[in-house]
Amino acid sequence: MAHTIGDLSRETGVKIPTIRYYESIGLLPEPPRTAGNRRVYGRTHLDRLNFIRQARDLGFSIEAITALIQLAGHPDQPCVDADHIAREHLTDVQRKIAQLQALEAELTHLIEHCAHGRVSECQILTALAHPSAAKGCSPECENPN
Amino acid sequence: MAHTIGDLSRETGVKIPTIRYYESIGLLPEPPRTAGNRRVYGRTHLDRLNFIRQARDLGFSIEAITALIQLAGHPDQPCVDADHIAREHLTDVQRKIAQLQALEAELTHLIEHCAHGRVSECQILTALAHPSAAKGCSPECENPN
DNA sequence: TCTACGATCTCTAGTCACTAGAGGAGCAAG
DNA sequence: CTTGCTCCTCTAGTGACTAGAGATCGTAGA
Repeated sequence: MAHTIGDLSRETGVKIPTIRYYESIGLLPEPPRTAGNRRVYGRTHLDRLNFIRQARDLGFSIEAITALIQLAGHPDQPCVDADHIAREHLTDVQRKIAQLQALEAELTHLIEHCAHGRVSECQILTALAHPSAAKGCSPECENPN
Repeated sequence: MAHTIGDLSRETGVKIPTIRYYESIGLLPEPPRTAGNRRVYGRTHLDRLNFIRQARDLGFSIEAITALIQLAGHPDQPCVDADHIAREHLTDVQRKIAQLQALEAELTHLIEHCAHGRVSECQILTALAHPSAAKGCSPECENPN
């Protein structure tokens, strides 16, 4: 029933310093201590930490998790807010995906045009030096010679 | 020909504190100063900063950019290294995309199962509380009643 | 020439979510 | 009693900036 911080760490996969960090920012409640000043955790701490871990794995910010925990503490209220938080996060994730995909396309383009010659002719470096060249191809691009 | 830090900022779109920051970490060379201690930039600074900005926009780390600048300073050497840096970055980007897409799927799943009832029945919160439930559907999931 | 105002200067500290390390103390087994 | 592991607190570091304080510079108008 009672866990040391090491137990909690093993059971949740959250590192010990991280557990202490969560406590320091108020995300995990302060547990009681032994006579020797060691933290003693119970079932509620374990559950809470699993919740946090799960949400972090899904990329929720600490701020969002704080809000979700608040919500979970009021079981009688409607869960619109939880839905809202999750949707906002999803939108964020989708925006990041779109950005990264654009980036992927540009990088691929850059790499494909590297002729593996000398630095002075390197398309990667020249594209970086001249912003306009990187975004799209000029007419000569498809047929550079 | 000579630019103030403000000019440089406007021309490159890099904020003034960021320019000073780049100087402080050695990414942008220290410019000469006026009698009144103001920085005076020339063409080379402008080019360098444009290069940095472009590379940052493409998500290259400062470390990678430092390496790319090093390379650009040796025009006679083969550009294999530049190619390598770009490819590594591309791999990074692709891995991030894959991670985010997995995350997107999970979030979508979570949100779709929110019945908009009360917090106590909220699938989003219960999924977060019980890690196993979030990853995939148990048999009852498709037909919960 | 004086003055007002914007631009710039340095320096420190804050952001996010941890991570690393120092230096010390508790605790169980041999 | 000692060894070795776990745990304690505290500070500082990560990346790439960003924000703010308080001082100084430079210039345009009165």
